Amino acid sequence: MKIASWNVNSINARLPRILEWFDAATPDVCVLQEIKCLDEKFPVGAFEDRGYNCELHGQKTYNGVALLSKFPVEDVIRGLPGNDDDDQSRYIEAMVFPDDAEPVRVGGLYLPNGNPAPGPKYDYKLGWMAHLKARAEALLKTEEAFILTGDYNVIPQAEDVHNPAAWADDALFLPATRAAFREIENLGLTDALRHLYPYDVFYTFWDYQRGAWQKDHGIRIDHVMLSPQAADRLTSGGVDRTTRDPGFGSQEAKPSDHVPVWITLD
DNA sequence: ATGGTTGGTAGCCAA
Repeated sequence: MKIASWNVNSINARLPRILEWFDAATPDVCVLQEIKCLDEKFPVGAFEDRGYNCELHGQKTYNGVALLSKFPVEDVIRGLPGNDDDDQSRYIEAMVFPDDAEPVRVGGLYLPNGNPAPGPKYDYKLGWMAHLKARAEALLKTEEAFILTGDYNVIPQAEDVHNPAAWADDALFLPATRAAFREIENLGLTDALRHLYPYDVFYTFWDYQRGAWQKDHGIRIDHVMLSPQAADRLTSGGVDRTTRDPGFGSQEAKPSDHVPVWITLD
């Protein structure tokens, strides 16, 4: 089964390109971030036509996440457990039941950006990461296969950014951010794409400004984190850079600044 | 050091 994550930066502004990618990549499960709309404004029909069940946790203007699955889902959770006073829609989770594999729990997340740092937005980011760590700890105790994937807004290491010095004071790369990410990883989760490609340089986001895409000045901030039971089933994975190209597929809409990441499990 | 680009919205804010 194929599981993907994509920060689409508005589902409605980008729908033709997104559908083009779905038709080509055919993920079984895909979590989306920054849908930037209320649930009733999400184009459910376009995805139902393609066989997806749509679970939504939308929000007006900002944020908003979705979990789309060709397989049945149960136990849908909207919002990060234990973070009940959070009014931003950044987390959705569900148990997925493939017809040809064991169930897997999928959490889709849009971790706060945190800039400017220091400041209240950065405090919110670190607090959110502490809640995510707690969720990972709780799920690990179940010994289930699970995946926590999405836009982490964390550059884990210097090799994950074109120019580390330029990002030294950014909330995505500050030592405290990277330490919080390592705390989650070191609970026993596998960074699937880094695991598959330990020595490659590859990015998942390029700023719209300064010709970052054309110069490949990117950062790796979209991650697929696997529980041990999920990591045992990992067979492949990748980053679909082509969706970032202005010439990709339908040109009725401009590209997202993020590209999809995906893995397969057996 | 600055500016540059998007989307959603009518708050120029968030990224």
